[in-house]
Amino acid sequence: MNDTSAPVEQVPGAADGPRYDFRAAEPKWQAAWSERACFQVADVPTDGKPKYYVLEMFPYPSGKIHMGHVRNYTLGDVVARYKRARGFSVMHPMGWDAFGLPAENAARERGIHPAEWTHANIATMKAELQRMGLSLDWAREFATCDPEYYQHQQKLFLDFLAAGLVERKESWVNWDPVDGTVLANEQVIDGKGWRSGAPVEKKQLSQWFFSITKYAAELLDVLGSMDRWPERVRLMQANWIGRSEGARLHFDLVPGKSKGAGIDKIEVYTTRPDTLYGMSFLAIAPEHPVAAAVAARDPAAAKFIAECRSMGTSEAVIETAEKHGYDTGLRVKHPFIEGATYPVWIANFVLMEYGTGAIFGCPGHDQRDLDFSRKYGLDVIPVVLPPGADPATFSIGKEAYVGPGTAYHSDFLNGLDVDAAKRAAIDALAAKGMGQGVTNWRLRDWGVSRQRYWGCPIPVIHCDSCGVVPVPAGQLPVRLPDDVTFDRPGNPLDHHPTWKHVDCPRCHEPARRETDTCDTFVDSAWYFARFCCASATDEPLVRAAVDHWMPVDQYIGGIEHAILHLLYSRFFTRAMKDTGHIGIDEPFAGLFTQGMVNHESYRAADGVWLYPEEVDKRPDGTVVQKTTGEPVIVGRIEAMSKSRRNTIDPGEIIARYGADTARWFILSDNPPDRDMEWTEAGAAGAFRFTQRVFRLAEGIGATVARPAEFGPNGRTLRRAAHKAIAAVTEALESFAFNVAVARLYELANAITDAERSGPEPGLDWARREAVEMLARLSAPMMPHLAEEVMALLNPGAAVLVADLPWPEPEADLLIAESVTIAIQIMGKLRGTIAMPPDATAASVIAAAEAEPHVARALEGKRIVKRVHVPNRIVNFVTAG
RNA sequence: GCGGGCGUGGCGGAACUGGUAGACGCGCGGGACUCAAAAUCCCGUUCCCGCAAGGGAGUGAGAGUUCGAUUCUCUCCGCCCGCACCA
Repeated sequence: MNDTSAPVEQVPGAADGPRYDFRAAEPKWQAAWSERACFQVADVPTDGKPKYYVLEMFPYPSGKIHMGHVRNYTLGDVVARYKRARGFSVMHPMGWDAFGLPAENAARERGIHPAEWTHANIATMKAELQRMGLSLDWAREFATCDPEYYQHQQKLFLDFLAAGLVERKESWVNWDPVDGTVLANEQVIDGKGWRSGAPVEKKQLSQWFFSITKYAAELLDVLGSMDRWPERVRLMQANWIGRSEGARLHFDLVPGKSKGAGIDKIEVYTTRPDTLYGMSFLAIAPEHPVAAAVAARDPAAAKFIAECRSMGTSEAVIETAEKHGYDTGLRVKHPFIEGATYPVWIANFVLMEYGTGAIFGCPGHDQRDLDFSRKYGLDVIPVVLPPGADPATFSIGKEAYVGPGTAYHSDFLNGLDVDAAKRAAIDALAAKGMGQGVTNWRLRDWGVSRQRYWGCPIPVIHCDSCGVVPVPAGQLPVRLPDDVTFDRPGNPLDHHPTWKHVDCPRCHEPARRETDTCDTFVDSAWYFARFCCASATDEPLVRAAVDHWMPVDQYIGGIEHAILHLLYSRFFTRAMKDTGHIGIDEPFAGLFTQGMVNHESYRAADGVWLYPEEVDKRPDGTVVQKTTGEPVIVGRIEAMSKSRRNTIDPGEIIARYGADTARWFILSDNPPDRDMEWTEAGAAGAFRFTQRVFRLAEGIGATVARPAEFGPNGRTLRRAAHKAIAAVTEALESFAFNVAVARLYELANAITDAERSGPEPGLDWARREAVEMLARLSAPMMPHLAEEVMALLNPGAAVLVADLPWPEPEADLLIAESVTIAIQIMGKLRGTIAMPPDATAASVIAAAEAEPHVARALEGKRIVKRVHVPNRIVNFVTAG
């Protein structure tokens, strides 16, 4: 029963009369913009206009564009077109984040070369973006997988290396033994490789790192003044960087115990040096060198450490993991208390990666330490007294006390508040040479080595005699070889018969190329700067161009990049500045994070997911499967995903309704930073509006001379039009695109009202003006329709809306002829009156008291107070 | 647990610096046009009482400040997001 015939194109209104034919109009105007190169700008413009750089996060070429792209690029296009009309020289480029794992997966699964797969996807998606009618400067297009791009990235890498911003160090990685590759944290699912399913091993490898931690303080401090970034993104970055103030101090081991051979002290990091007198143990991470030293002589310790390691790394396991410890038998001396010693435990809750991998345990004032102490019967000594508590009776139960208070049981710290006690403790430690105050960071250096083919080759050579040797500038780019195979696991670059074998540039003996490629986040950490001088061949960046256009004035993309991409880009920009490539340090002056595009999901009775086009929504509200007529279970509204089959293909929407409809609906539905729901009814409503605008324009006659006087309907319409200019402008300035849409609906409604009013001198002129404003104000959102309407109004005129300045409202038309004033009695609305604007308080109050409803309600009451807010309200306060 | 955000009609949402709550759209109900349908247009649409005029309630709940609170303050409830044994 397969229906093989093509589905009939059902477009509302297609059957009837002259209609706006978007299928003809949209390509026509796209060609017109392209022919006139409306959206192209120079690397270093000489037009004297202020610059404005609009950028949306460039797409990964996965195959086709999705609704998230449509939303992202529509938002950016509204800004770009609006700012251009406001007189800015706008740069609005587009490119491709083209390196990445999906291309290699396609190669493995389907035998297609990653380059071929990527370029085919780019071609498809570029055509789709062009059909959206975006005001992009395509002359700046590049793909990060092009050697013309990544050669410059290699140059930047070498410059960073020379500047000490790149290091090679050993690090623990997630290693998939079957695929023979490193996995990112998010590619490890329940401790297994996401593709191979093999248990992931922790392995120490030599990796390349960008020294992002060198900029930790700067990256954090500047966040405070980035007022055009969303607050929550700044908070997320601040948390990620994770500054904490504390102290490093060491504890001397009690000598004589053979287990800790060769080690005489343990260093800890703490944020609570004021609680040192509450110490009852010291704990080290299972990976700590002292733990290893103990394990070497103590099989039980070795067993405990092994157990910790096998506990798994998934977050769920860690979260529920009970605290476990092993008493090493070692003891340490207290820094202040003569003769006091404490046990050294290996504890599973101590992290080797943070601080020094060792802590001192103060159970009275740290919940983890308390849990641990209760389990193993260690002492709990409170040393901070909460305000108002009685030192004789205050004790710790199941909850550690972490609030403010004064130190007690603490010798020289007694009586000091927490902050003063911290300072005093640090001073005392420093005086004894046992420790000092330090700032600690959660942020780690950025490991960029990936054992993959489809990425930017890291331009270094490993030589047995010379060590790591940078590839000489003259030998760049290090190109990826084309002839690679994906028939076995691991990195094809490593398997390649010849590619990695080169002579050392320094000693000319046989050596090996680095076969790791860069994390793809590197590619996107500087593309925004490259757009400014996309065709420069000799150097990564042309300073004059970059310094002109950067920073990006408005960057737009998904919240999912709140930390990694944006933080890496901020780091890279600083590193590029410090290596002399550019003159600025923050890449994105303004950031806007858009919400997701969601859709209902549908399942058949047997639980199989159904595509939206497989279901039929009946007028009675029931939803059935088209082929069977069986009822369908309507699921939650959630993010579009292939597995739930609740995706809407933008290509089909544009083919059916046109790009303007898609853009208009996506803007109108809700505020752009929230998740939206794509609905068929909403899209159809947007389409109806495009037709309505066109019909309004069709009703306008030939140009007439501007009359000297307007009748009442003409004046009303003109006020509506000019109020719309002001309101839409304000809405666009504040990213309230849904409000801008609402104001344009109101203008359309006002035009309809005027059409229905009787003939009146000057009304034709006012209608023409209003329709023109409707077109020009909607142009950032529906650019094709705006051009079509303007062409209809001005036959033969050669001007494009895209080249027109933004309309300015006439000031006197923004003042209402009369204002409605609400009248309240004791704050309750009792009536309204119409008054001339800025009428005197006395006249307004007199009119208010005379209003029949108000007069009746005031009868027999004594007015105690009359509140008058000009042009808004009158409120009578009564007594009795 | 820590940090942040959000609760407004059937739905998405609007509301300037505290001043007529529900703009605008979707949906729904009624009507016009039509042989009929589509399309289009018109009217209505927060809830309750009422034929109506009108009255009452109402922005998650409760309190407070104020002539007046969706807006400011406090307490509570619910939902969402980020981080998390970070010492």
